[in-house]
Amino acid sequence: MVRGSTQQCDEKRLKKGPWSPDEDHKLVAYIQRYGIWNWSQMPKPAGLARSGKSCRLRWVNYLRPDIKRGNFSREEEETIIKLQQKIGNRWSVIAAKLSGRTDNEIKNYWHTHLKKRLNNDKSNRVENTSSETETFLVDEEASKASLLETSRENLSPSSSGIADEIDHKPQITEQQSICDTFGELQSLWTHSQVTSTAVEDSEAMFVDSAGLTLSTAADQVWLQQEPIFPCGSYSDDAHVLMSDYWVNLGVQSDETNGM
DNA sequence: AACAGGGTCAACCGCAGCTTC
DNA sequence: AGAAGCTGCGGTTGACCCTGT
Repeated sequence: MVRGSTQQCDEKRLKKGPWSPDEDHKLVAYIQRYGIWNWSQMPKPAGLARSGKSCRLRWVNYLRPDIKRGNFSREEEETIIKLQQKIGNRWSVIAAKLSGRTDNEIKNYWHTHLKKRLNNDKSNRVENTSSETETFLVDEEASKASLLETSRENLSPSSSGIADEIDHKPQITEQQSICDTFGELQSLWTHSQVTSTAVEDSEAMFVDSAGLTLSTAADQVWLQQEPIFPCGSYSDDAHVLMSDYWVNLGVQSDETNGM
């Protein structure tokens, strides 16, 4: 097999690090025109010196037009906490339940906000419990039982501790700046005509170098007024079914446990 | 004003599972 | 059948930003 030989040579020249607005425009314009057909082959005809993986990540986590930016709502936070407790760090499954949120965003939010809050809440409760019951919890078993009960309380989404401690300090400027930048990209989607010359320039290269014919289905998809997103991982039925499976599994186990 | 420390988040890395050849 | 490629996932990193001193 020699399929990977040229790819390995190319990888040495690939750019890494933050994406420039120009790169973003190239990727969006290319996907809008041709759809997503093969991440590893796409960068070259799109005029990008990036790995397919990098392009995919940029698209999925930042450029997709259906991405919701800004702060998480209380409902979203509760959903994340609830699902994380039920199914663990299955961020893609959790993301599937929160429309417009990416797994990376949820994962980051969990590590930077929610995890800390849960830990603080847990330690506060442990402190309270141990001071209140200090004289009674003499033997080790009783102590363990108490801790178990405390963590059970914390696992409950209706627990007042978690919800009440959610920090609502305003971050308007941050949110606005994100929205401003993202708005520029979003505006790309409102144009029915692709204006990027990069795509026009690379069109011939696409056909020549890759030796592929554009699928008519993909062409039609991207000629439609309303964007349709062929990256199926977020809308694809099988994926939704799988995420439902995990969530339902959690719900079922709750029911059997009488939660 | 300058620096240090902590927080945030975009991006990378490595791996696993599936598909293709 | 098995090697190689592709895709997606979760963990981790590092640059940037903010806040306190």
